[in-house]
Order: sequence, then C-alpha cells, then structure tokens
Amino acid sequence: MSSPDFPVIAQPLNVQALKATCSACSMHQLCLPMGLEDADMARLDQIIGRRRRLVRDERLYAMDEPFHNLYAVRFGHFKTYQVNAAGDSQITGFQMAGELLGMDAISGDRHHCDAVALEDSEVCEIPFARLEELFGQVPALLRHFHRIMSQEITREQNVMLLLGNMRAEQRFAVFLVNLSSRYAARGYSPTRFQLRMSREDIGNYLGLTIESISRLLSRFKKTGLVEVDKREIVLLEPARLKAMAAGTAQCSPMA
Amino acid sequence: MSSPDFPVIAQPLNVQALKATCSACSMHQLCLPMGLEDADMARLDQIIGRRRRLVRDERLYAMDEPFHNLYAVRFGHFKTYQVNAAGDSQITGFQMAGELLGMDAISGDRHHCDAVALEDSEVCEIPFARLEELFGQVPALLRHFHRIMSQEITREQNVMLLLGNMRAEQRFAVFLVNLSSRYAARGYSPTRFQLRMSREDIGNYLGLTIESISRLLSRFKKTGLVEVDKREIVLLEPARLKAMAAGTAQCSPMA
DNA sequence: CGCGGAATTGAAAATACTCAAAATTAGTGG
DNA sequence: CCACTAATTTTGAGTATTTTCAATTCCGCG
Repeated sequence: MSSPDFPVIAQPLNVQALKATCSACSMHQLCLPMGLEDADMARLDQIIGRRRRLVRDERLYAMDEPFHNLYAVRFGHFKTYQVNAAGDSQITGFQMAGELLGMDAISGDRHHCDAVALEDSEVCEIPFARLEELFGQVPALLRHFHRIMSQEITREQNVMLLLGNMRAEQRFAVFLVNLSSRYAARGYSPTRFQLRMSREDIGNYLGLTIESISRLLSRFKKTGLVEVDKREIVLLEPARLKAMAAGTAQCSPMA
Repeated sequence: MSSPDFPVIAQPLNVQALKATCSACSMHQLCLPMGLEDADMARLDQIIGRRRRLVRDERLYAMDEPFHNLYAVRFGHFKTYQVNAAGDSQITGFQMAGELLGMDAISGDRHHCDAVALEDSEVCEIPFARLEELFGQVPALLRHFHRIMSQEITREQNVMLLLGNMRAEQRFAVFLVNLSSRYAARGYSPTRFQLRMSREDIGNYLGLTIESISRLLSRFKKTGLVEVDKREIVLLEPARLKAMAAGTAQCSPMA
C-alpha cells in the first residue's frame, strides 16, 4: 500500500478539529456567543472544549450521568428524550445547529434526559464550570445565557400548549411551521427540507402515534398542502399551513 | 371614637411591610436566597423591591407587558397561563410560596404569559436589572439562580411527558402527588390540603376537560383513594396514588 | 434478490369530549 | 343572618378523535 504507515500523524486536520473556535464558526450569530465583541468571543474560545463527532443514533449523554458540559450543536440534528419509571418515553425537543443542549442538567448536577444524534453530527463541548467562571468577567455572555435558558422555558411552554390544547392536525402543522422557520433562520429553504427524525419520533414528540402521523401526512398530501417523498418534504402552501398552526384554518373541512 | 386620628402614622407595620427582607422570610430555605451566607443575603435584601399584595383573581402581570421584575411568592398561590392567537389558553404552572415567577420573560424583555393570584397572595418584587448586577458580586446567588431556571426546564419537561404520554387517570394522580410533595416540603400535610384552583384550571393544566376532572375525582372517591369535600382533599392511600402516578397501578382494574 | 425496519392503510375499539341538565356552592345584598 | 342569584361542579348520554391491532407495502441494504 502507498498510504502512510502513521495514520495519527497523517491526519493533522483531526487534531485541529479537536479545538473549536466560536469566531470561525458559522453558527456564532445564533449560538451562545451571539452578540459578543471579538475580545469576549476570544475568551469564550479559550474555555470551549474539544469538538465531538457523533454518528447517527449515537448518544451524546444519558439520563443520570454526571453533568460537566453543555453542548452546542455545530452541525447535524439531535433529539432529547425523557424516560420515566414505567418506561414511557417522551421526546422533549429536536435540536439543530447553533442550539444548546444540556441546560436541564444544571439543577441536579446530572443529566435529566438522553440526547441522541439523529444523523452524523458534531457538537462543541462547553465545560460548565469554566463557563460559570467566565460569567463574572463577561456580563454580556451571562445575559445571553439567561436569554437562552429563558427561551428554552418559553419553547417548552409552547409545547405544553400544543400538547394540552391542540388536535392532531394542528399539532402537526405547528411542528412543520416551527421547523420551517428554524431552517429559514439558518439560511435554508423554509419550504423544502428533510425531516431528520422518523415518523415515530415525530409522533412521540407530538403526543400522537406513528399511525396518526402517517395519516396526517397522507391527508396533507391529498389536499395539496405538502409534497412528501420519504423524509423530504415540500411545503406547497405555507400560508395555509401557518393558518392551520394558528388554529384559523383546517385541512379537512368541518363536518 | 378612641382610636387615633392619624391612621397613617398609627400603622407603622404597613410601612415596614413595603420592604421585604429575605433573612426574616420563612421561605428563604426554598426561595432565591437558598444557601446564601448572611452577608450575601443582606446584599440580596438591599435590592429586593416592595412587597405586593394581590387579591384573588388579580393579575400580577400580563403577556406582552415589559419585563422588569421577577416575583417570589411569599404566600398564596398563582397560576400562569398562555393564550395563543386562536384564543386557546394553557395553564403552564401553579406556583406556591417560595417559587419564582417571570423567568420566561427574560428572553424577550416581555412577559410571555399571564400570572394570576388564585387567592389573596403576596409576592416580593425582584428588579431583574439589579439582580443581574448582584450576580457579578455574589457567585453563589448566580449559581442558585441557574439551578432554579434549570429546575423550571425540567419541571416543564415532566409536564410534557405527562401531556404526551399519560392517560387521564395517571395525569391526575401525578398532579395530586406533585402537590402533596410540594406541601410536604413546606411543612404542611402531604395528605390533606386545599385545592386552590378550580376544577376547570386543573383540567386546563392537565389537558383535560372539567367534566373529566370531575369524573376522575368521583372515581378516586369511590375506590377509596381520596376523600373530597369541595376543594379540601385527603389522600387516603398515598402509596397507591404514587403507584398510579408512576404508571404501575390503575384505579379501575384493566378490562 | 431477499431480508428487515419503517411507513402506510384499514377496521374496530377505547378514551375523552361535547352537549345537556341537575345539583351544589359561593357571592351579594337586603 | 338569610335569601336569592350566579357560578361551579357533578352526572348522564351520545359522539368524535385518536388509538390499537393487523395486514400490507415500501425501501434501503447486504
């Protein structure tokens, strides 16, 4: 063979990849360093740990593991889910690039849920103890961190409203509109994207069965609301979908 | 009349009541100042704003109002709820003494929900801007604040699991067990307490109708699980109720 | 090409909802 | 303090939505 005999040395890019820098990251407008001045961002860079790659279905952390790091998604997608004593599990969120994972672990010093990669993905490790030290020195970082935690609280409140008050059709519309706007914020098409999660995951998240999700997709397709091919979805009538999400329209006319 | 003619001067206690002090508050073991040393607690005392009394059904804040203060419940009970564009509302939590209100407003500088007193109640106003200043000087306070926010995130995740995965009976059992343990933490009876909220509020919170709550109460009563008189409830079989909440027992035997 | 997981579709069943009416409780004013 | 009214709660009957169970179908992958 003509390839080198020293693979470790032969891959300097991997070594570089172990160290993340926020300044060079395309997500820094959405992520933890949002709005920081260059000097402050550099200080944040100094504490950021290694990057970590995960393959599809690999677990980033598990419930009850001791808490050391927050994680910022660099690319790829994750799901977080809780399992209770009876074995029921509930997906509590899907996270994409620029979003923060692990905040629910702060209160108990242990992770409160599992986080699993939905596809090959990469995260930045953020040692929380060092982040706390930095809070005293970079007030803007602290303020933004509070906003992120608060945003997570409001996000979950929105899910509570969805689960507590909405019918299946509306839940699914809300789900699609939410993905759409998050992709838009990242510069991707708001009307054409891949569903990174299985139908089963969607159903679990929305408090519905996989069969219900399947039926909803079929109905949405039939009424010309969306086009679906495997996990690729095209929103053909975003306005009508938004109206459904808001509760001011329905897919199937009322009886 | 023999009472003084100068009521303002004659009621020095009211003047004192305008100024709250954590050190003198019976809730300081559960509330924001938890675990602070005396000196740090004194500093927190200095920024705490006035106390505010609310009568039953009075609103503490409303959605979209500008955010200035967090509130710590001194006594009484509150509910927080969200209303969406279509007018659907969802109660996102019931708060009691020692619990913090308003954290969801940090991210948007506006309140994200309404907070209403369920009975005559009192809160401490905590000016958030001043609290932020204090974070830099009292690291223990900052750490505890993060724990409180994180705890709110995990609480909401638990509600998501409840709304997404549990049947009516289990939801209601979880609700009662949760109230029970919170009262226990405050030194009250874990088996005998008042439901401060209406059946309608309970139903809204649990994603059920008022009729369902009423039927559940009747069923729980009939099987000897609880005793109910108006809003006074006695948990007759806490162990069985906990088993139901955990999903390992059922009120009515399976068919 | 065939295996296996994922997704779709159909039919029957269950859970909780809606609507309606009655009973109870709380609030108000005399 | 009582009576009256309004609000809340309970109960019943019928219904709707979603689930469950079962049978295919589709698709990726070896």
